[in-house]
Parts: sequence; structure tokens; C-alpha cells
Amino acid sequence: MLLPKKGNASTPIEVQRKQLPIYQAKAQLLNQLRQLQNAIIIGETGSGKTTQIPQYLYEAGIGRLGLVAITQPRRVAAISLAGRVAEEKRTQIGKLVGYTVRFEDVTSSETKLKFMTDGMLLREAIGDPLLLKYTVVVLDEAHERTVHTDVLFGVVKTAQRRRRELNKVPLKVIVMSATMDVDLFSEYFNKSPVLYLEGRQHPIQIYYTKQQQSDYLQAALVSIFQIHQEAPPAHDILVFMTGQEEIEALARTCRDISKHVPDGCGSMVVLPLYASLPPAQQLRVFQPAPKGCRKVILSTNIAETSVTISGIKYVIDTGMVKAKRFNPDSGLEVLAVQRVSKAQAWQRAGRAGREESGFCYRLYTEQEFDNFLPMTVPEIQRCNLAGVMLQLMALGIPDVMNFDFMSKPSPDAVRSAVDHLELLGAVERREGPVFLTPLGKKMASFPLEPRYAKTILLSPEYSCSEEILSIVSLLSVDTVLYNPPARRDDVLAARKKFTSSEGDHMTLLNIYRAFKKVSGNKEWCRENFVNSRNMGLVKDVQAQLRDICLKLNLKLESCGSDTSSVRRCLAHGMFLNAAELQLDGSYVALDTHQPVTIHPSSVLFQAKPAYVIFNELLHTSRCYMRDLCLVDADWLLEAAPEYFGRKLHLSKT
DNA sequence: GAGCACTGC
Repeated sequence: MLLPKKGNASTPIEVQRKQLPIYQAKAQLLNQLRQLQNAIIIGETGSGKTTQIPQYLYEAGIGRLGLVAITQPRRVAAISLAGRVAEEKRTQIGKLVGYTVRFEDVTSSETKLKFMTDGMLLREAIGDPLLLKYTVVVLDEAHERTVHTDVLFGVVKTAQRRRRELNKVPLKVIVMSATMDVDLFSEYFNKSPVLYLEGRQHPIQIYYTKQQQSDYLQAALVSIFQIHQEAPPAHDILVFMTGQEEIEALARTCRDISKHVPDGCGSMVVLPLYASLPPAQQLRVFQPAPKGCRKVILSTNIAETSVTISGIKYVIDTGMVKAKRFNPDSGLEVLAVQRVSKAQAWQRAGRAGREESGFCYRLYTEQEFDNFLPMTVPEIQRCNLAGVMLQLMALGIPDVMNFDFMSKPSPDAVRSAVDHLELLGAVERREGPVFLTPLGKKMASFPLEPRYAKTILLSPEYSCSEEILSIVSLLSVDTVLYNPPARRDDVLAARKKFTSSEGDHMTLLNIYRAFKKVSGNKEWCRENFVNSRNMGLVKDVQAQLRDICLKLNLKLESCGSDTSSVRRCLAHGMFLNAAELQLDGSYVALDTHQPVTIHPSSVLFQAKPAYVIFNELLHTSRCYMRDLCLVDADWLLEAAPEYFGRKLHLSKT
């Protein structure tokens, strides 16, 4: 994600630090933090807690026996906060103040304040469950409740207790959050005291609709132009919507209408904002509109936390969001448009009051708002837990089925995750308790979904580790294929030369091989509709996975043109994602027996192979399999004889 | 013959 250039304030850093609201509370805060082993700090935006508290601790000599870790849900945040704090301490980044995120470790033996992603600290915990390097762990943005932060809650709590029992240096845990979830946090951390910090949020006037709106897009359109006609042109508008398609459609409508509004109303520039928008277009939201012209930004929830835009005076909140839900019975993740939570609605409104007072138009009634959920359901209760459970076991947690989660996932979801790991051979059940197998331990060392890790670990048996490493890397980033709808025929023509009749995995591998042959040439990427940024990421992931393989003494070799070895290996590792052609020409997923269909984006769309494995199921208008690979029934049987013994028709005619 | 919010290891 790109960041806007910061206006360089001429105020000296020391003065800026003292002007922060938190400075007034410094002495009292340190007094408390010195004594407490756990603290919950509630700070409004702009309080300065994230940059100042680590420095205060360091300056006061608290936790000097080890490092202070400050976790963030996002990479950019970890990196830019470390930069800011290093600047304030007038040191080079990587010395006293450093950061660690995936693919990048800017720390040294001098580092005492370490900003890192929550996922990174969790990875470190696998090698060192007591987190002995650290004397203080600060879990920042805890209200976002990422899966990683939620698992870390349990990890630090356990580490704290174990260190006490073993008479090791104590671990101080500081949880920092926005205003929500206070009681939950405090209760979980042994009724820990809650410290409140005042912020710099400006007042925001909230408006609700008088009647329920049946069409929030129409309501948004009306609101935009109502504000446009009444407010001074320097006041920008931010509209929260659900996705790319609806944003682009409303952008077109706004541009059309703005040509026909009465004179004297000024013009408007309409800017879409969503994650898959090319970086250059994302940057446009930070540029000030020309004088006399209003900026209207139509955004997904990316503008709730990840992107902060200055100059927003008006927020229009549709009250809707697209979010993932998980069904443990079918193993299906579904992306659906749904209501936001109250917490989310307040977060959206807050985007209007960053520099001065603002307005928020909620496109729902106050009664509707009263019925919103107070908090967004934590991600840990909405996702596939197979990876989480594997990680917990690798951490040496004795009873993973009853792990002390702050918000427990459903027993069904836990059970289905453990079943999944058992089928992969990562865990064993011996009269009740669940144990990690040697294979499972190796699987946990990869930053991948368990089935991908398993496939890599199987690949030396098929002498195709190089190919499998490439394929898994390709599958674990966002798509490397660029598909501009306007150039559909060109895309098809360019892709044809890489297409494999054996499926999408082999097609992707062909593209990757060609990409490497031209050393990632940008022009080649453009001509072949390949996303060069994501391809670069594939290379980074592959390098990381290769390192892990070498540490595990796996034999890395290439099978050259023997593609059936690769497909055998995929069949063996991904057998839980297999589908079988039926007599009537349809497919069923063998795991759940639900009817599935080949996604039209697949190179196998026109083909009718008897057996395929697929990368994922996507539930939209139908249940689609995406990224398919042609396999033999025999290979599936070899992979899991008992499992398939009763499932396969083996309709060899 | 479809169309996908946002992160992260």
C-alpha cells in the first residue's frame, strides 16, 4: 500500500512530542506501568500512544533486560511507526528502534524497541513459546481482533504464567485498543486495570435517515449531490460502500450527473478506492482537488483503517460491508454483503473528524442502528481454523481443543479443523487428546495453509520440489493474471501459448517459467497480461519456502518436463479438494458430496475430466471450483485409501 | 460462461 507524503512540520520533534495529549499523563502512566504486569490502554485516535509509550518505557528503564515488542496488524503500520520513533529518538532505523515484517528484518543487536506484525511475533513464538527475548509485549490495535492478535492473547498469557512458574524474568503485557471491548480485554487478562487516554478527535455531527432505505446506492447518490449543492467546495466527501463493481458504477453515475448540476455549484472529481485498484490510481485520493472543485471518494472498508485521507469533512455510511463468513460443515467461505457493526459505524464516522469537526450521514434509521451488533464478530470465529490449530500445537499448547481464546470459536469449527489436520497426517488422536506428528511439526514451519505445506513435504517423493514450490507460491499470492475486461480477446490470445490441457496449476507454472526466462521483464509482463508486482511477490515467497525446505533437509530437484509427477504430488497433497465427474456431466466434491461446477476462468472449463483437484471453492451464483488440476483416480486412492475407499465411483468404462 | 471486502505468516 502506498502512503501519502507527509507535510513536513517545522515544529521541532521534542516540541511535537510534548504537544501530544498523552504527554500530560506521562508520569502517572509510567507509575502505573512500572507496577502492573498487565494493562489495558484505551486511547482515542491521535493520543500518541503507539509512538510514545514504547519510548516512555525505554526512557524510564522499564523492561531494559530485554526487548519491547509492539505488534501491528499491518506491515505498513509497523514499518512507518518504527521510522517515526527512530526519527524521534534521532537514531538510524535498525539500531535502537527497528522493525520485523515478512521478507524484511531491520533490527540489530542494539535494537530495544521492535515494531512488528502480529503474525511475525506469532511465528517467533513457535521457536520460543515463552518469548524470552522480550520483557514487554505491546499488542496494539487489539480492537481489530485479527486472527493473529487473538492467538497472541493466549500465547502471551501462557508465556506470562509459565515464566512466573519457572522464575524467569517477568513478561509485561500491554493491550492497546480503541474504545471497544474494554471489559472483555480486562476480564481475560486477570481483571487487568484499564487506563484511559484522551485523544484529539474532533466532534462529529451524526445524521440518520427518517425512513428505512430500500436502496442504499440510490440514497448515497442523493446524499452526495445534496451535500454537493450546499457545502463549500473545499469540503471533501468519503462514501463507504461494499465493493469494486458497485463503486465503479456509482462513480460513472456521479460523473454523468455532475455535468448537469446547476451553475455555481462547482464541479466534482469522483475517485474510486479499493485494494485491487492499481497503485497509481490509489494515490490520486491523496491529491488535493483543484480549487473550487470537490473531491468525492467512493471507498470500500479499506478507508476505515488502512488508508487515511486528510480533508474529509463528510462521511456517508451505507451501513453495508462485504465480509467473509465460514461454514464449518461445508468448509466453505462465503463473501456476503451484510450490515456493519456499531463499532464499525463509529470507525467510519470518525474518518470525518481528523483535522476539524465533521459530519456523518448514516443511510439508515437510528432504530436500525440500535439493532446493529455492538462489535464485528472477531475473525477467529469466521475462518477456517486448520492453520491456527496446527500453529497452536506447534507452540506446545497441551490441550488445543480447549485453548483459552478470548472469544471461543464454535466447537464445530475446532473439531472440523482438527479432523482436517488428522486426514492430512499432521495430528493423531490417542484416546482423546490430540498430538502433533513429526510431519505436522514440519508442516507448521511453513507460513502456508496446512494442505500446501503437506504438498511441499511430499514433493521430494515425486522428485518435483522445484515445481511444487513454484506452484504453491503462485497459489498463495493474489492472482498473477491481469484480466482487463476491455481487452478480453487480447488476453485470451496472449494466454493461449501457456495454456496446459492438464489444468490451471500447470498453466500457471508455464507462465512462471516464461517469466523467469525473461528475468521478470516488465514489457513482457505487459504484453502477456501478467501482474508484475504479484509475480515479484511469488519470487519472494518461493525464496522463503526454499529456505525452510533447506533447513528441513528436503531434497530440492526438478522433474523437468515430467508433468505427471507434479500432478501426482498435487493429488496426494490436495486430496481433500477432489471432485468427480458424474454420469449427467456435473461434478460433486468428494469431501462433502456437494455439487460443484468448474469456474469459467479455468482452462479446463470446456473439458470434462473424470477427476480433478481444485484450489478453492467459491460460492456465488453457484458453487465454483477454482484453479483445477487434472488427476487420476488411482492417485487419489493411493493418497488416502481408506478415505476414498468408500467415496470413489472409479467408473472406469 | 463469472466477477472477489480487507489483512497476514
